[in-house]
Formats: sequence, C-alpha cells, structure tokens
Amino acid sequence: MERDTPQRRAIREVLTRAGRPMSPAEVLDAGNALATGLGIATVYRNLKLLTESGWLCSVDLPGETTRYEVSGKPHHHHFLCRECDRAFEVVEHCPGNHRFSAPSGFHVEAHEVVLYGVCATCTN
Amino acid sequence: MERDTPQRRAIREVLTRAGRPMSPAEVLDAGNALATGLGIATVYRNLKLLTESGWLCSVDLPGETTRYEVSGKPHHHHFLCRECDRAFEVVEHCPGNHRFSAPSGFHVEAHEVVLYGVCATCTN
DNA sequence: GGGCAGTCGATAATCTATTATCATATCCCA
DNA sequence: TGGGATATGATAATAGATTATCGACTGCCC
Repeated sequence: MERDTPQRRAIREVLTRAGRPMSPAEVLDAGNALATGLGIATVYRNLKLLTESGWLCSVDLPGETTRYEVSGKPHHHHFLCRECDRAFEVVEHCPGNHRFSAPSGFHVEAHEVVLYGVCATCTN
Repeated sequence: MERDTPQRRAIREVLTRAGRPMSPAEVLDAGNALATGLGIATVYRNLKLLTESGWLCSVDLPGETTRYEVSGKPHHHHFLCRECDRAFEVVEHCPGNHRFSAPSGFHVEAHEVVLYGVCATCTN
C-alpha cells in the first residue's frame, strides 16, 4: 500500500506550485525547503512512481535531461530559457497538429514545439 | 594540417548521400561499407572536427542521441520515425518563427519543431 | 501502542554516450 | 622516397543520469 510521507507530499507540492516541468535536481532543491534532508534517490523514486500512476508525465527537451510536469493539462508546448535553463509551459498560439506536414508517404502522428529564448525573470 | 584519409572521406560521403541527420552509430554502420574497419572513435573524432569546422551541425531531438547533418541547409525541422528511429529533414509548411509566441515578458529567439510518426519506408 | 510493510537517505552500481590513451599506420611535403 | 606530423582502431576512462542496495526509520492498520 502507498503511504503518505512528508517527502512524497513535498515533491507533489513542489511540482504543483511550480506549474512548469522540473528536473529531478530542481525538485530536490525546491523539495528540501519543504522536507529537510530530502535525498535524490527519494526524488527519483517518487517521480517514477508518480509518473507510472499517471499523476506526472515526463517531458523531454532536446539535449536536456528529462523533466516532469503534472499531467492532465491541455495541449501545450514548452519554452526553454537560455539563461536559467528552466522550462516553462506555453499554451498560446499553437499552430495545431494540422499545420504540420511531411513529405508524401510520411504519416505524422504527433508533434513537439520547443521555443528558446529568455524568460520574464531573466529579462529583467 | 588536416589530411585527406579514406575514413574521413567515407564519413563525409555517408552524410552527404543520406541527406538526413545521422547518429554516430548510423555513420559507423554506413561508413564501414566505404572504409572497411572504420572505428567508432574515428567517427566521433571526425564528427567533432567537421562540426567545429562548420561543415556539419548537430541536431538534438528529445530523448535521442545527438545526430549530425551537413550544414548550410535552409530553415527546416525534423521528423522522427517511431519504427526505424531514423530522423528526416522536413522543409514543408513550417509555420515560421512569427507564428510562435510566448507569455508576455518572454523573448522567443528560436524554435524547434519535431514531428513524430512513421516514415515512407516503414509504412510500406 | 505494537509491529511490519513501505520508505527513506547514502552511496554503490549501472548504463549509455562520448572522450582520452597509445601503439601502429599513413598522408604529404621536401 | 624519407620522415615527421596526423590519423586510426582498440579499448580504457570519463561523465552524467538513473537505478539498485541496504540498514535504519516510520506511517498506518489492528
């Protein structure tokens, strides 16, 4: 049976509050504020459990380590800040699946859009 | 000074012929047909050299190992086949930079689009 | 409150990709 | 053609991310 531990609660809260995809290391840092002494193994263990249970889903960005975000969000893509290396959710103006096409004979089943630039925090 | 060796020639030819981004392992496989005994170290060495010289550029796709393609091509994106795991170049119907926007305060400097599906070869 | 299955933290182990090492082979100018 | 700077191939080493191990700790049902 699955228990309710301070560590697990902290990890869930961190990801919920952030509202953006976080790497295991980011979760560890932020989680330490809520559960002192939190270990990286616990973070990985819970990210895996929460992903398997469907509460989280993994986000792969080119050349970046896997990040995790709370699942159930509507269609969206991601923005990666070149300054702070944080990923953000982007929901505005997605061209939509039908706007992308490939050469004949190719069947497009999904697409990913990744925007690169400087986030609001780093701009100021 | 940089020498002209059969291995280096093979690697360049493989990438030119393919016309799509290839991983070091793919280059090794294809390169062996042109330069028997080609080693993986030589492939990595030359991919690095050719990238530094500007002849190649690296292509990162989410969750995939870095691939390399001949540089100088016009703006394009990539298609990743879920069957054969090969990457292809996609030039058609790119929505263009201006079609993507992010929340206020965010400055978008570049974008990547990755299409997923089944390539023409794997479809048949 | 007692007890045990489920968790935790520290750290060793693993895995994959890439780079370094080094003895041998070879391209290319003199 | 001779010789030295370069390159090669086999393999050891490295690096970063993730998983396994294990003794100690603790939610949670009775």
